[in-house]
Amino acid sequence: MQKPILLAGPTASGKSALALGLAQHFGGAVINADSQQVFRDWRILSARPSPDDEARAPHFLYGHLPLDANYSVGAWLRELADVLDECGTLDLTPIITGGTGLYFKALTQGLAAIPPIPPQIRAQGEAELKRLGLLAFAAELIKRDPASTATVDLANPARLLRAWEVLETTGTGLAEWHRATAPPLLPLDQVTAFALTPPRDWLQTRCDTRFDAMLDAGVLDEVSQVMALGLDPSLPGMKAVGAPELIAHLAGELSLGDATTRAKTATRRYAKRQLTWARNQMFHWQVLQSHNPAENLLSATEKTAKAG
RNA sequence: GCCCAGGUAGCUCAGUUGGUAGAGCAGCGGACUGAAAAUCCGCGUGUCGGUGGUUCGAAUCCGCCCCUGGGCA
Repeated sequence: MQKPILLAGPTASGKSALALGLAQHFGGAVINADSQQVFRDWRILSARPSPDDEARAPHFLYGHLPLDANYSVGAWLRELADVLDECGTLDLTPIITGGTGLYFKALTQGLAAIPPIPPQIRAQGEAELKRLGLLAFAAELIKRDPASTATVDLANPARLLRAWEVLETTGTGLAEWHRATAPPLLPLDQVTAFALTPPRDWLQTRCDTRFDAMLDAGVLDEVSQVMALGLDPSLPGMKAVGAPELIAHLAGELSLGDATTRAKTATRRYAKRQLTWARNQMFHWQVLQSHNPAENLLSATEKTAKAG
């Protein structure tokens, strides 16, 4: 077993296939670092590895949660710690792959040990925000917690809400919690980290083709099964790229053509955000710009493994 | 062939009485320590179909030509 391999990249960049190749080559396990692939109900829509792929090497943290699970980076990190222990026991090289930049950041740079926020508090914050409006809500919070609001994007309701609920629940400001962040589970110097940044045109074609393939594979059935669950549309899992569009189509609000166009657009934008993240947050990773990096990746991994 | 209506950003279109053009969508750049496939911020990218003319000045007015719809033949 060698040190863990991290493989990040935008959607449809071919991460999963590469990860599987690495797992087979090194005798490793593929571990999910994607916020949507954890959900049981989204096998097709989230482009999760197929049962066939999963039979070729051990896979962890894929499709193990219901859509209404209360999940987060913190929950992922805790689960990951157990998986890494298990890999140690089984002598499997961990190959952590996915598209969620925040997960990798928390893994390699640490996450503040903020306790879970009770759902009532969160709901209360949302109600307050709605009642006061963004400006007044922000003004209130600035008075109560100037240190945190100084670093928070005041135009971003999600961030304001987070700062508010942490203060409300713990009595300590978000900035204070961040200052006290413990060392990361896997600092960058203890892993081999790759960021795939394929050419935009190539990636967009791949995204479009993959969405068409999802339709052929029966995403509409998958989506209608989820619709039958009657879940709250604001749940994270209900906002998976393509889900709102396909739901709107199945509800008779959009033609399939329009839904497809919109879903493809949403996918492109998601990929763009991921590339922005990689460019600005992962510049210290080994960046692979090729759209066919399999061989480079293997040789680079072996080289790094020997050096390390 | 004739008569209408159009030709302005990648797309759909707006542009008062002439003062070298602006919206939406798309796109691009960016932020981001517990909902992150989320959430939020910033940016107009243009031989105004072509060509002559009138004018200090034309996307706007005039002539001719080209293209696209529709109508009449």
